[in-house]
Amino acid sequence: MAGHRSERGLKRGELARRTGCHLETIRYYETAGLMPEPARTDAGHRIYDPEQERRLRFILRARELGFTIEELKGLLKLIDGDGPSCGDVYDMAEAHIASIRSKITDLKKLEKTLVEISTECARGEAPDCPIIDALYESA
Amino acid sequence: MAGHRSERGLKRGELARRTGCHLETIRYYETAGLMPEPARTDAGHRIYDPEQERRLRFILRARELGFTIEELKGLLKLIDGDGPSCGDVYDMAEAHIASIRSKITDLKKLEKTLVEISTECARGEAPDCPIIDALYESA
DNA sequence: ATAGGGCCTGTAGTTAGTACAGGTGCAAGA
DNA sequence: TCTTGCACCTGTACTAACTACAGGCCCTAT
Repeated sequence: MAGHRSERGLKRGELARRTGCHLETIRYYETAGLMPEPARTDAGHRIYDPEQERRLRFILRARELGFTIEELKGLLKLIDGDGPSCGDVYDMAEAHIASIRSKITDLKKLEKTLVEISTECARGEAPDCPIIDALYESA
Repeated sequence: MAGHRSERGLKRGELARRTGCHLETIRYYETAGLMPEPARTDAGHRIYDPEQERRLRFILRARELGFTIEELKGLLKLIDGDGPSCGDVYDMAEAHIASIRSKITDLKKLEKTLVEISTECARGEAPDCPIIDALYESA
């Protein structure tokens, strides 16, 4: 009769399905120190409570917004009560915005260049391809 | 008297400096099959001729434009005379432009979100940080 | 003669996961 | 009751595109 005293909570696969993340990603976040070690059933299966699901969603959202695992450790320390202030979080967000803007700028330049060289391409069988030629010219 | 019959060409370090790429990257491109095995001095040092420098610049430029190593293999096959036609190169470039455009779109959304949440941040010492709060809400 | 630097090799580390092999337990169908 | 199949467990290897490092060799300058 021991072993199933109403083990409430989600197993790893259920949590993965609910949050839309890959099964193994959850275990990865655990070893990376972002997710706490969860409770286990008698069989050793991980059991997650709603607070842990909330935390995982937070992590996934921050990753979506481009924060690195290392940055997330900082954010989570703040959440967990010790560590940096809100000002530090703000600074991280600002730095992040700056790097996103520079990525956008670079990608736009890149797009322009690619469009220029590809419109010159006659889409033919010519042995000298204008795209190839363009790539030979330095940026 | 053997060993220095005017070994013309660049050594690996010189080529790296001239092209602005990392020393080890050149060796990496060699093992990856993008750069040919270069000539060697009697001491076994790699010696690059201008054609090889040209090829390296081509590779670096294409990488800058976001082509993957695998895509580069296709481009280089074309250059080397066998393989796909100019039309294939055009298709690769077009696919590339599409993926760049979608990256730009995503980054813009992301920037907007981050700006929104960070402007709400009072940059204070408040225990509940609006950025953290915003991250807890799903996208 | 020796100290420094550049080069050589093979291998391991990086980021953020994903995939896989081999094993255990649980629950339902035949 | 058996058994089949799935979900889960673990550790490890793989991905992209490099970068870094350890341990040696050789060349040049002092």
